[in-house]
Amino acid sequence: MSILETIKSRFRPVLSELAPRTSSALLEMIRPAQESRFGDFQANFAMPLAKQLGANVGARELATNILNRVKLDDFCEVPEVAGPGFINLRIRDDWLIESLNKAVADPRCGVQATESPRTYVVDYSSPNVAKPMHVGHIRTTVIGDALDHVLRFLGHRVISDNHLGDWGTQFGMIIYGYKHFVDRAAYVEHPVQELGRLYRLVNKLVGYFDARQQLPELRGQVQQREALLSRSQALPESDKKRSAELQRSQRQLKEAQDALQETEARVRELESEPKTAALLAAHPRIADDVLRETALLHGGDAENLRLWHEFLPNCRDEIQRVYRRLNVRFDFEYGESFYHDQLSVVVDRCLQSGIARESNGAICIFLDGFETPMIVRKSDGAFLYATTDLATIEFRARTWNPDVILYVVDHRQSEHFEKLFAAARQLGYHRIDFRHIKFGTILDDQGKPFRTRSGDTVGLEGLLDQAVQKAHEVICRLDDEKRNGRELSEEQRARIAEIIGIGAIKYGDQSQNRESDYKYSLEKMVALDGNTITYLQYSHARVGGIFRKAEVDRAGIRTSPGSIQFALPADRALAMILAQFHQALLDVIVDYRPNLLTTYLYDLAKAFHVFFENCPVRDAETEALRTSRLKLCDLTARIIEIGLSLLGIPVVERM
RNA sequence: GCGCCCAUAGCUCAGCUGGAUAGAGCAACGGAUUUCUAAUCCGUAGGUCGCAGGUUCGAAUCCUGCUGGGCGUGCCA
Repeated sequence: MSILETIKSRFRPVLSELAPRTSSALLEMIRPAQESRFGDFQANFAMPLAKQLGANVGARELATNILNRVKLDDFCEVPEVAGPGFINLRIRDDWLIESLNKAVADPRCGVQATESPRTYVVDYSSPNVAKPMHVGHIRTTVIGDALDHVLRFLGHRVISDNHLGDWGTQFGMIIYGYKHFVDRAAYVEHPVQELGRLYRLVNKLVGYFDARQQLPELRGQVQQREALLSRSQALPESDKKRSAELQRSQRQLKEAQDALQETEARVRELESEPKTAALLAAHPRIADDVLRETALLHGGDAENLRLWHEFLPNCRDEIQRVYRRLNVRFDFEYGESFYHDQLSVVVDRCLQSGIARESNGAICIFLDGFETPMIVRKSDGAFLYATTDLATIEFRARTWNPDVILYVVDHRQSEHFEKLFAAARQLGYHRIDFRHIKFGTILDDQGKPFRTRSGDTVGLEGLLDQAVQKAHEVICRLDDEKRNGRELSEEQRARIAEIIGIGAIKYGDQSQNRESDYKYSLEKMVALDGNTITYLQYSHARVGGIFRKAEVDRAGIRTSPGSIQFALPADRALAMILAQFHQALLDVIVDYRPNLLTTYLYDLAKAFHVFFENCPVRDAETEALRTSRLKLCDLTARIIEIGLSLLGIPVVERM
């Protein structure tokens, strides 16, 4: 049990007796101390509880009373009541030492598996297999993978399921492209590249017609905003809001003009390329034809189905290549196509149970609190992703009987998931705890969604390459600057750069609060200081250096006799953090926030560096102290290693 | 129009269901090195937590209004 859980378990009986209804909330008010002068932990429940119990109960008095009834002296120093009624707790050194001795000897560093495992389905990544993966897939993949690992490590049953987009319009595009533009030789030689080329080509042509169709609307918007601007200008000078209105109208007009210009430029650019222009002239109805190919595929057309079966394995291989590089694995990859024959069944079930009805030709589920319905069948008879999502819930419930389903998806889909979960509950899935694990957008340094200069999304692999290259530069520079000359071979440098580069992207992402947007900065992610992967890796590698210099076997030290001991404050400070690894992982899964793990690891690395400065290990004053410090070092490195592995990042032994 | 989210140091961000004097990192300035890898550590400076009210022993956190921004909004995913 974590230290915090131990403390809570002691207070629980007394608090449940005093306040049966609110005791669990009150227990949550026991937490690590905010400042070291307040001890190791603080309990803040006395003030609210005093208020709850009545006007004439003093919080300090109440705190003292409670302390008299709670047994803590086997692992805490005598508690203090401070200020208006804070209870300050300091863990006894002998108890802390004992729990660390156990952690040192434990392959899991003191983290026990839960006694009440739950079954989680984690739905994340979910790319369209016909398109190259892009920057938008980073967060879902990295966060989902980390949650998967943390839950598993804590002893829960986890099923990771990659809900691949393998049945949508993108395949209509590839099929259309294949039928009209395929280069046979290239296809035979490198099918994946050729299919990718076909996808991009058709997407470009369709994009042209989309853009041209948008032009009238964009022009209308500019006119509308010009009108708004002149209306603001017409406001009397005395109006307080005039300048604000004016500014806003001007900005909005500029935005509309920019959007129009961009689109016009794109249209002109495509028209000016002779080859493209010829294709555009030859395929004027390509947008509709692509949809028709898709509809044929869904309708069971033999030829399109055959092509789909031929293309799909290639597309999936391509995606798997990226996952291998990212070191991400799924238990299952039931894509959209897997649910194809269930969609009409789901719609029928919605109709029969009365939660859905026909409206304007579409089958809709109207839900309380929502203005617009969730549409499960379009008026043309086609199904939507809401339909697939319901079919997926039905399948997962039947197959795995999960307690929780996590959807690691962009926050912009919040409303969709609120509706989906509400509909699922109406269909009878009350028992499942559905959670939308939402995350923010990755922005460029201007604060705009991260895109290439030409407005396309940024490819994921290119981003990885860039990070690896940047990491390589940093590794080489630092190795060259070493006092005794370079230590790493070219192969080592390349291998380390791959781990640090990809680790930088993963760690950089997960050190952000998942709900907020963040600015992508490669410089910051591979920086050497601050809360970065390099700082963590360096801390880990330094432990290796200590053991090498001291000529001690790391595995051997774990089982060697001798206890942890605290000679200096830095010994104890490091030990205190080491003892809280379990709690850090528990905190992560309360609200599914990996950044709580990165914060913990960063705190650990900082405490280790303070320890490193102040506490000689190899030349410790006594043999016993040397052993103690070696054990603390080893445990530090192992917790960093496990912690990073839970974030999907391997460690390097030297750098 | 309606709905959801956001606003914290010059910059990038934490701040865990209300708790003690709001924290990191970067950038700035000042120190520490015959090293267990200085890729580090110590220190200084920097804030009206968007604005105005309210709730209470206590508010960055909860409520209301306002300002500024993002996103979503019936047949895309």
